[in-house]
Amino acid sequence: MYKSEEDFLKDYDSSIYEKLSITADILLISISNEEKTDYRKNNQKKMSILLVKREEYPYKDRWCLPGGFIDPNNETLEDCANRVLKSETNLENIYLEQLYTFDSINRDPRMRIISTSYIGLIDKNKVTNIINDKAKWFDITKLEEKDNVVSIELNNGVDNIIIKVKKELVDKTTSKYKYIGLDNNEVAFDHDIVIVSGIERLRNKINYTDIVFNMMPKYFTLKELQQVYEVILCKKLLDPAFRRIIKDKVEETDKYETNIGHRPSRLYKYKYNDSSN
Amino acid sequence: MYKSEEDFLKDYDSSIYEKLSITADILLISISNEEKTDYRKNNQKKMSILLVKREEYPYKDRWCLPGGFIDPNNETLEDCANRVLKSETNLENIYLEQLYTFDSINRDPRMRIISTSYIGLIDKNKVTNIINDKAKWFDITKLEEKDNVVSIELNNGVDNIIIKVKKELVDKTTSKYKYIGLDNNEVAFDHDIVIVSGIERLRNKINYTDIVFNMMPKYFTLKELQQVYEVILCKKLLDPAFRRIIKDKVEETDKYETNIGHRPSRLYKYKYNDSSN
DNA sequence: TCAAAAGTGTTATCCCTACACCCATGC
DNA sequence: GCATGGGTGTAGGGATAACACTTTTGA
Repeated sequence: MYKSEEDFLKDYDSSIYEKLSITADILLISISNEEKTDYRKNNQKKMSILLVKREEYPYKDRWCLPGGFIDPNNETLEDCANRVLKSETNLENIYLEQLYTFDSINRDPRMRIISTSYIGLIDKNKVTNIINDKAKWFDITKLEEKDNVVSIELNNGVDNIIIKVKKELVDKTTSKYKYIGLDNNEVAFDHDIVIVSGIERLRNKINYTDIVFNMMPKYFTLKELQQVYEVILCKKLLDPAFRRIIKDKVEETDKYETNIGHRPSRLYKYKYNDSSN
Repeated sequence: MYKSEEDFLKDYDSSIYEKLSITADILLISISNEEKTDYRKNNQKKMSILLVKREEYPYKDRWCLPGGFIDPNNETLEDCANRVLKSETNLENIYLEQLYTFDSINRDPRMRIISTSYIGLIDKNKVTNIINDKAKWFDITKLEEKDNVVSIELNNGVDNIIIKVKKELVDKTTSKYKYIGLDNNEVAFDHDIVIVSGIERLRNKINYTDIVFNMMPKYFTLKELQQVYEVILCKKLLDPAFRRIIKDKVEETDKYETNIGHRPSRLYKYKYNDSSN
């Protein structure tokens, strides 16, 4: 079974092996504001992800993550992800982080395709135009885990998608899970698994990094920031505790909210921002 | 620049594109015991990694991580990593965790090769025979970070290798670094970077998981366990604090150390062990 | 008896949780 | 005035760090 590099390359050249290609797929996440229902109340936040409707075989008409084949001659996987995002959103310099390389053997009937997935985070206000009219933002309207099954409900205003992924413990020492898609008829490939594991990564990383600021506008209130944490973590946080934790990461400005039915909130900005943003 | 899937696949079939292949490379880490110098003292621990001397072009005679090309017809990347480990160490069921997919364009002159790297952890006592006589365990004799340059010194009893990798901050929010190999003349490909980032992952993960028990024998003393933490984290820990943290993860046995020049230590085992191990 | 390490107890400190309270705004 | 949320202070409890101390062994 074990063969030398030389043997492998000879066989590979003479096409004993199936063709192999690699795609970069991006789970692009942002925060949406729900419209206000009461002049007094704050608006609610939702997490949103960008999905594209497939136009080609296989999985025609299903929704999938934006992604594309790598050009092996000229680009890295991250270049490829950036190229795809630029073509979908017309934006550059989006925060990207490699998530995982998914490689199940039968994920695509055309050829062996391995997919390196990325998480992309963005402030939705910056997305002025989605170039590709097949791409839509889906709000996450439900997100829960029960009996090791993660259920996610997605809605783009027209379509409603339900994703169910089972988590099977494969290693006790690190709580590593294998993800298994259940009843998935609406999302292409294994992208249901990419979505679930990507959201889990974000929920985890928000606790020990400043990653959340990649989804925030330049100026924001502490309450808004807290709401973003709350919607990502799916739990309420106590105001004073949140403020204590966050206060080293943000900087006061002299700006305030206006036109709201309660005491206006001071605007803050991320302390370690670049000149841009 | 952006092209449809259909166009890409047509071009790819008719070989406009360079060939592409994927390897799985494994950073196999274990703990070594140094010989005793004093009948009273405990023996010291070292971290060790397995390297293989290359016999073929490119990078002939340099050391590299065990790894191999994926067979696109029949195996996943993790299957491939397991196959390679079996062929090097004759062991199965080694703890494996995907580290990162490295894909710089010029890492191999033969063709475009993308490498998905894995961390493997193992109790060295279980490795009775290394099958491949080109593979050797290297102890990490120095490991330090100064001015964002990580220096690692490796020694296999005969050869001494020095790795230097510079960390360049690319994202402030998550402290994400780009790793750049410096003066690397002894390690093949970009494996210096894989080694450094893998060790950093382990050092990180040891703090919030039980990952360390994959490197421990079935029975061990708390002091041994503490030494393993200390050598991985490169810092001394206080005994009472360590015991408090670890006590929920281990189970007392009635066994004790014997033949040592001080009070014998009780042997413990990992609480959540499988029947095997 | 001694050196080395095993193993335990105690205190002072820090941090977080939870709650209470006051402030400012638009209608 | 009132509903809503902004924003701050504080007491109580739990975890941790640092240190001191006792126990046990082989030579």
